Amino acid sequence: MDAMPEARTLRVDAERNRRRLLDAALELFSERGLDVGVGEIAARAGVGRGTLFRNFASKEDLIAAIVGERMREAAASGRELLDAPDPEEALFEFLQQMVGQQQSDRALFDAVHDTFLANSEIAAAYAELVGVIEQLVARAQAAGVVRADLGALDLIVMVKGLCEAATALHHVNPHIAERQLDLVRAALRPAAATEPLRGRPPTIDDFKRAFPAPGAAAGAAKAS
Amino acid sequence: MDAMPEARTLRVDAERNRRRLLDAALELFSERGLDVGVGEIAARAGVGRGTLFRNFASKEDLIAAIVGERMREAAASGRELLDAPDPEEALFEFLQQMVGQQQSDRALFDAVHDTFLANSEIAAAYAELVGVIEQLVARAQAAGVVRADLGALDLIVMVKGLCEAATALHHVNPHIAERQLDLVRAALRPAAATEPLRGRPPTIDDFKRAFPAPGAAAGAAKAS
DNA sequence: ACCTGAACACCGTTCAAGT
DNA sequence: ACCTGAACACCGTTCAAGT
Repeated sequence: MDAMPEARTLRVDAERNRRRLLDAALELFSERGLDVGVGEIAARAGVGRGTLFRNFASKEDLIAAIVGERMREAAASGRELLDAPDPEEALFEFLQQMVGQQQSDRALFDAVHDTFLANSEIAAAYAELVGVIEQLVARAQAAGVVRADLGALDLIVMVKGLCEAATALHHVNPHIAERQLDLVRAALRPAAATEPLRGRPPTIDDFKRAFPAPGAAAGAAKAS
Repeated sequence: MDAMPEARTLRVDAERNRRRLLDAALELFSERGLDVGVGEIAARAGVGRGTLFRNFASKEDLIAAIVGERMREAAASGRELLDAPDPEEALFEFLQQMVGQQQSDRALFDAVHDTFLANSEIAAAYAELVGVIEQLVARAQAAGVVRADLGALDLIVMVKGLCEAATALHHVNPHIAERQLDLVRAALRPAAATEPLRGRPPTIDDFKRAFPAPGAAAGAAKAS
């Protein structure tokens, strides 16, 4: 397999523009939230507005591309922790990292559980991340330091929620995320499991059904 | 104190329009989220677009008015539970109610911790609600069923986050909010408090400083 | 092929004219 | 006093014209 085909003539410029747009957008979103205009993003990237829409079908797609990148980075960082000696510390170290990341890119992640899981790029990156967390949880459960009836997605729901609510207060009470993580830790301790959790653990299929990809409707496809 | 002054001539119509706008907006927001247009809201209320802006300075203020109403209702419902015999059940019954309400008005509450606490009407309603929760928590702590180092706002942050994250999955996994509340309960149990929570509990002042009211800037007021 | 910026459509907000 | 809807400003998206 002869790897990458030779670089196409002008494609290198296009690729550089795409990169610049992603970087400019991340900067502006982090500074001032998701409602910065596309014109300003294009300006900071040093390109015209049309170029933004040549690279990304919509502003929402631009955001999805950034979120997807961050998720793949998080999954990579979690995989490294699978080699750490202490399964309990490994799990909570990873959670702490996720919280930290979401605090710095708050506006970006706010939208993830809302609408963006419908985006196929994000959905794939998310499944990868969930897989890593499942392994971290399973390892901690095997070591007997986390209650056995907890699903990885139970934990994700907790932490995702905690991030959104705690981040707003971070700059006036910087230890609030740590407190919340301490409470999560207390919740997961086997000694605290005096009664089983109600219902069943959420699954990745739950998420897929909650955020169906557009155009993937079930039933007979009617010609239109 | 001779109560309400006699009703002004046409004000009764204005008041009715205001009510209709609030009801129409709540309906539409619940059905389709916060990005329904003001034109459509005014149309469902049976008034012109201008009337909406005569009653509310902006779309954001309209949302704030609705959120404020719901918070006052929640506070009233929590006060009733202060008379319930079992302090532990009273606290978690109240949390369950809050989760249920936020699930039906999801879009509305999403914005609360973000920007709307800067609105003075919401801030007042919020302080009232926090006061009730503080009493419910204190009662449960006095009975020894909740760890002593927990602040009321620790709990609010947890539950607020849990709601946002769990609501999206509710229609595919209806027990997910209950599972999350079970985890909260496990986190609060004195037996799970094997180590103290890091940092200090969040305070109402933290919230006020995190969401300063516009125009309430500190320092000398320069004439402009 | 890719880039650009003028033009379009849409939505929150204002305001002159009505009653 | 209050209501209305046309007009304005703003922002995401498209597209004809450039290189």
